[in-house]
Amino acid sequence: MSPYRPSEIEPKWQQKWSDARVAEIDVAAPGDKLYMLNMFPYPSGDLHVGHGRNYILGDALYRYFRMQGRAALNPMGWDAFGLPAENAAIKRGIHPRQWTMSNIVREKKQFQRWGILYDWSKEIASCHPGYYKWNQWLFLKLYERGLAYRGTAPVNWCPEDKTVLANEQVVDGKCERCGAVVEQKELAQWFLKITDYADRLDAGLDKLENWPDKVKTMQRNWIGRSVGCDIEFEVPTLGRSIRVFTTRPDTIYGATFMVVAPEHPIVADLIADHPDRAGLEAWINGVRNQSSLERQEAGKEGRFTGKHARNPFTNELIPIWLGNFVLMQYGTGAIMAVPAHDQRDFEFARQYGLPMRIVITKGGELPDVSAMTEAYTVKDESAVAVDSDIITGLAAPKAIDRICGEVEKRRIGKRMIRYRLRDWLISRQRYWGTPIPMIYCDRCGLVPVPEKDLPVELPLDVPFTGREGNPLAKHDAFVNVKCPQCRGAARRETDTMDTFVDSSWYYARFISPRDDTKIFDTKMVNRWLPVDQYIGGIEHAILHLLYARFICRVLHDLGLTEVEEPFTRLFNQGMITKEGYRDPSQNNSWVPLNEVEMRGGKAFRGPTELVPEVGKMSKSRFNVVPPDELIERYGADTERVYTLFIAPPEKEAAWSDEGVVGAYRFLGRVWNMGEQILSSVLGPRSSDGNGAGDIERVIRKMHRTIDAVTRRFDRFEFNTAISALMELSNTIGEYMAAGGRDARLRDAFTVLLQLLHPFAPHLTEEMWAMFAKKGFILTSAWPIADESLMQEDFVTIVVQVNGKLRGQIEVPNPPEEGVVMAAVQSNEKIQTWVAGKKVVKTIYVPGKLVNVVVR
RNA sequence: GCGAAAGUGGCGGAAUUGGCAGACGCGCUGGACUUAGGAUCCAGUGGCCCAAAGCCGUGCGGGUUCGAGUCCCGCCUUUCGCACCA
Repeated sequence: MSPYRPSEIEPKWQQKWSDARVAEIDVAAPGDKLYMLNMFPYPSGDLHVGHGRNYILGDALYRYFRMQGRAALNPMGWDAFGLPAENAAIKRGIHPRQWTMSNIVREKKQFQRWGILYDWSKEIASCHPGYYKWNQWLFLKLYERGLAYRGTAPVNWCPEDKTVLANEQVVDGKCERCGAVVEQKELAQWFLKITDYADRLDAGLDKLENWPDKVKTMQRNWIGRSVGCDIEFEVPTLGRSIRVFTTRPDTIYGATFMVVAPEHPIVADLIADHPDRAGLEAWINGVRNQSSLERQEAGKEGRFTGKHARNPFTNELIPIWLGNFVLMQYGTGAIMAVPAHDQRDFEFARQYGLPMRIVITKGGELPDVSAMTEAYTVKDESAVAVDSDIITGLAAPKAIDRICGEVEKRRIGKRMIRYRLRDWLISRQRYWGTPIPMIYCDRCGLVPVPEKDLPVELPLDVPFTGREGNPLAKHDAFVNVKCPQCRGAARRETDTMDTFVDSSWYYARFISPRDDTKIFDTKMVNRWLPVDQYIGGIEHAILHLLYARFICRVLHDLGLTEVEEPFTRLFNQGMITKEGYRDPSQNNSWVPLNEVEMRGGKAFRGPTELVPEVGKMSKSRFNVVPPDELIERYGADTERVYTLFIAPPEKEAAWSDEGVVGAYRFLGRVWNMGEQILSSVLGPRSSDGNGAGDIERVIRKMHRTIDAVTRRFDRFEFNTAISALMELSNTIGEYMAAGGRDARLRDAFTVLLQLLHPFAPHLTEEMWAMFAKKGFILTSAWPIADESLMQEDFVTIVVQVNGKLRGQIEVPNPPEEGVVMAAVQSNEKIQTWVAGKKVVKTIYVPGKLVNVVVR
């Protein structure tokens, strides 16, 4: 008998799987297709156990589906363009390509060491010209359809990364990547017209039944669909009108002033003859130069323009104000202010002493305010009621409809659906990305690169200085080209694409990854898409997942696929956190783990007690757990089992070095059990009928475990699936310890191996091989539970009266009513009361409680 | 501020439809084997109590029910998301 030595068995099986290409699949072969996909990673170098959780989870699921006989596809690739590669080039003088490629090699090795099976024949890397060529092709198609355009707009500029960013990449006014405060700049940039798809992207969410509600809510909020009405307010002294958007046109009788965004084009005219024009302009410029963050922190501020507009429903002339809380980017950049029915308008009105009017809609009574804001409930003294004329007596939905109808009849506006979503800014002033295939010609203007000239290859011979400006712009051979139309001298676009373009369609490329002639094979893509199970982090709830849904619809509209939604089922795994330490005497800087000394359960560096802090693993906090050492000592199977056992997979989980030992011990016990069973002489039928030594008990437990683990796989409850396997292993262990030697023990154990296989593939393969050597033929198919064997044959009925033990009896399962009654054996008149289908029963005797507990 | 989710031992966490609260594991305590134990195995481990019996226990306060971690009402706390979107 040899002890469990994962370091000896694991590399052997990894090599075998790799040599036999077990995960390679022919997409054209028949079968019950299942497309599994983990979000492809950015190859940043070292993967830690937190990344491991994500891929191990996917692998366990993939192996489970394989065992069930599904034709499962599980490909992997690399989201290989991006800033860190370029930063490494600037910092360390390594070319981004070289840096990226060497990281890919390392990460691929790591996947193998985790025992993860991918179909490497379909590997893709977005930085490969064979891939990004189709990025460029897709861009040209978008351009042809008017879905890619060059426009000037105030955009987000990250001063740290020296590039513009998409709105989705700005979090709380800061750069999502580096945390620098984002500035606003007016620049000409490339946009993709995602707003054209806002309605479909919003409506499509309803059909995604197997997506987490949280992600759907986040997308819905981000798209921000609002149903309302545009209404013109005439400015008599200018002979023009100002258009506003409102979702509550029924409150228009209470509109006592207007507020216009300081950036609104009409502002120049509004203040042209203002006595303090200079002062107003200074104020406007002040607001303009604020970042969105500063603007919000400043609170509500405004200035009166001196002009008035006519409320089209009350005919009253109302003052026009400028206000910092009105945003040019949303709606029309102007609002009608109804202070009695809107919180923001209320605050503004109160601050500047503007009038308030309560709109009465229901027969002289106060309106239904449930959908209105605090402003109304405050009942400001100055608020007076106003007659609501044509909507008097109507409930809000009807009143809204009536006003909209009137507005349209009078041709002063129309019903409108507006979105918060803005177009996707895809140009980046950085080198390591897909070149945008466009050419600027002085005579012909914007000229797309002809399809036959694709790919526009990224030149490799550029210097990396870190100074402002894209290094591509200094590469003369790249920049200076002939115009494809007039053959005259022209300049190439030097911006590259946002890397989220690369990842917006990669799931389709896996189906025909080497095809030079087209973006993908439509017939095969229609067979394999959508992805049945997509796995990745919640950080992509909006970014990647929204873009992918958008581009998938574009591909559909181009006639390239039949699918609209790329991912049927989505799972977001939780992060793994780990304790790190900060030194309060050193400005709370992070302390490397090798300088931390544990004394009495507390952490010290020299005499200073350190402050522990649990958080996401990152190099700067020195709390990264690298898998290498762990795998060497305990094996990949241990890491796999521990990682999935630690917590429900969607939850955040704290890494504990001690906890790993538990998983290791469990696998060690399984190993020893297998060895013992192999070397024992098992008899044909040696059930001695009771307690731990009863083989029937083991068999019943086995069937219950098959059932439990199968159900838990389908519900992503890996932690309890593993605990069920530990229970089965304990039951088998007890049977063996009690001296049981029935041959069916081997069946129970091999089922344990099968159920354990997705979690600990190396150990189980090794054991299977050992069994095979002794002549036992095993199958690697997923076992099926026999329901008739899941229940206990006999149960013990324990009768308690008022909590006191009255009697105990063993009866066949399920117990009959009469048997239960007999067990109670009391003189009292008894009513039986049976709850649900459970075998637990309570008998109620007036004044007493009789609990019949079935064990 | 608005919205959502969650509060269970020393810790991670279990508990179909209301039905033995604390599965499984870590840690801890004791023991075995050891030159040694940070390896392995065995036993114990929610709290009160020497122990038994018993009592108390799922954030807090009410309620429904024979029976509530689970359902209802009102709070408190934490986490996440949104945050001038008219």
